[in-house]
Amino acid sequence: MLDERKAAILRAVVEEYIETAQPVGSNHVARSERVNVSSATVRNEMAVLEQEGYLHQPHTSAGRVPTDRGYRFFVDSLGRGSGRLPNAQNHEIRTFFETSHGALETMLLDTSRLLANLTNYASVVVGPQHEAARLRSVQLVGMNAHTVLLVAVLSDAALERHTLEAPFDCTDEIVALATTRLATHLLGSPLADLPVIAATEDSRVNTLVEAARDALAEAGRSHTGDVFVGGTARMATAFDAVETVRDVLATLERQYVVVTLLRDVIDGGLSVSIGSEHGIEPLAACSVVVSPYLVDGQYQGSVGVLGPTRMNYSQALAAVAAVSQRLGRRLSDG
Amino acid sequence: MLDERKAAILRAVVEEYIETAQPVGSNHVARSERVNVSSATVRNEMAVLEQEGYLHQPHTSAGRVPTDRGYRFFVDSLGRGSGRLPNAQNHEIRTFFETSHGALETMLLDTSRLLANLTNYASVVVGPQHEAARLRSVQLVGMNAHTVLLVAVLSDAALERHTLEAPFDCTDEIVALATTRLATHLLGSPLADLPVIAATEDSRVNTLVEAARDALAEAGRSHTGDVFVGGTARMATAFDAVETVRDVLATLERQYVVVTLLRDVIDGGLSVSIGSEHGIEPLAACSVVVSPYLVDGQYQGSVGVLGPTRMNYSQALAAVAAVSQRLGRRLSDG
DNA sequence: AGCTGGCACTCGGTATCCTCGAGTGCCAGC
DNA sequence: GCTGGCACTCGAGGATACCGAGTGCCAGCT
Repeated sequence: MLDERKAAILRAVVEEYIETAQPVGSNHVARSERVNVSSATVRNEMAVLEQEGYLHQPHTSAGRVPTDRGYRFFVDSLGRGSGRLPNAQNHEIRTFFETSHGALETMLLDTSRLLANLTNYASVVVGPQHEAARLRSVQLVGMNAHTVLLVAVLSDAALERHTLEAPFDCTDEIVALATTRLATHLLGSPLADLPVIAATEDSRVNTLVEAARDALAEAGRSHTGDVFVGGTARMATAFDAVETVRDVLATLERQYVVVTLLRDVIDGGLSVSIGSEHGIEPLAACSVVVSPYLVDGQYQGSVGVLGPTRMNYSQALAAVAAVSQRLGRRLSDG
Repeated sequence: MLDERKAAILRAVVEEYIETAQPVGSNHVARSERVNVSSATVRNEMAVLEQEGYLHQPHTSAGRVPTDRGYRFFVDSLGRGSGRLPNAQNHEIRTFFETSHGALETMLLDTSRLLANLTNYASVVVGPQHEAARLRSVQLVGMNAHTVLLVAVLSDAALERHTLEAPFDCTDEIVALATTRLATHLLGSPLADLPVIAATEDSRVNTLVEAARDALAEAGRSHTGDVFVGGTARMATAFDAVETVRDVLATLERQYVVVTLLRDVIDGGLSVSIGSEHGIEPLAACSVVVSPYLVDGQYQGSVGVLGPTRMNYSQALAAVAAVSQRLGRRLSDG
């Protein structure tokens, strides 16, 4: 563990570096408020901090730059309520959620934009899972002789759709019968726990009903939540190497990777993942700040922010926390 | 108009510059196949081409770079069938559309990625409009006392959803009645031409039915097609100025701007818009190659590619044409 | 024992200067 | 009207020098 003075010096370096993006020298630190020792002492301490892996020196006779480990210490030592949002931002969040309405998807996309605006980093919003959601409506629609569209409305206002391929000619009558059976047996049940539907004498109806029920159950099981990414343009100026920018953007387009990343961080009980911690190679220069949101007391999804490792953690934490809380509340009542 | 020799020189400059991104000197052009004059003559011609606005000289003693006008001439002089796709790419497109199935949205998103891979530029796919689509299924679902979800399936397999706010308590019965009325009167009609529904004695049912019909009609009128953007990461390396990258990415996030851009180009009867031609300030360094696709013989949407003005037009044109044609065909049969 | 001021040293960034060569415009001659 | 020749331009790239922020270390002070 670091003694109090080393910790203060490390914090000072991180803060300075976050602000200026320049290697920080002992003089700057010594001049800082919280440290009341000479620059020579700071130098000695910084040498130790470097040996222990908290700082890095780009080359002799340069200042120090925090390593991922240094950022980690910094983030862990941030007090819980440390970051307060400016009133203007708080107000912006509140009015956003008060005035937003319309389709769930639109709102989540707008939420990701809100978050990007607040923090000036790229943002990610993972939509609610469907596992706990109940079936509000289910309908089969014949599109042509062999394909039937399954449309379901869930209690969280999400829409689930699925294309079913039928191995026989689907008449309107069969489709209607199947729809009725599905509705009478499944409505009101959570996707995770759909009752089995007894067979009828018409095997084609049975086939359709089975396929639909399976698709819904599968959706409840595997649906990881839709992803909405916003503010990617801000990544262009966040790094100086264009290759980094390209790699980060390319990774953000692979939505599966993004959901998994957020989920892993949350499952690990963390709210911040720094640089190489998350093990996604092209995002090694990035940190992620995440917060799950609760709908009716249950974990349903997450919102997050993705920026360079030298991002403003306390502001990002505050913004992400505020947005996730408001979002959860907003989704809790219809 | 340019005489044949000037045209040949201009074409040579454009081709060379597209390939190397370096200002092109008279020697390179003189050495080219299609021009059989000395470099001195080429210099004289290039001076004229510059005066007439086809070329630009970054500074004295540098080669020439095409202007937007130069690119325009080049593109216009490309023979129709000039650009042939390599067989591998043709094959890739074919198998993509043969194997893709599932929800329309997923397919369009994947299409945009396909196009980005083929061309190495950012790509845009605008989904079908709903104007001509017929109503296949319509359903109201009560979400809570005052909100009702309207879900409609269209003949192009698209799903239209809308939240209706009811100024009274919605019982399941009212919702069911309204659904039935909507279904019996509207199914099969194109959104652009929905029949008026006579009132019943229950005014609350009437209100709901009216609201739903209006929402559908409005959707048919104003729905411009969903936008799917792919390959944005490739913009990171397409320009050397990071600000340009940032501005382009930011613009690509504003989907409305993108749809409008594509539509304007197509409405102007063009398939390429170069640099400042389209008048969108932050995209002044970009060219757009677009192609509409036809579903059952009707214009329904478009696919396009967005790259730097020095993009490979003939390849982009070929790829966009191939994809739009296949996409249209794929959407024509369910 | 621990901190500090002092000092010699390092080394990347910036500025300056120079050279090189690709490119140009122009002109006289074929 | 085209071409070879020529003088000129000017940015890119390399060498050199300098500056200063920053370091490590040590002797001396508290």
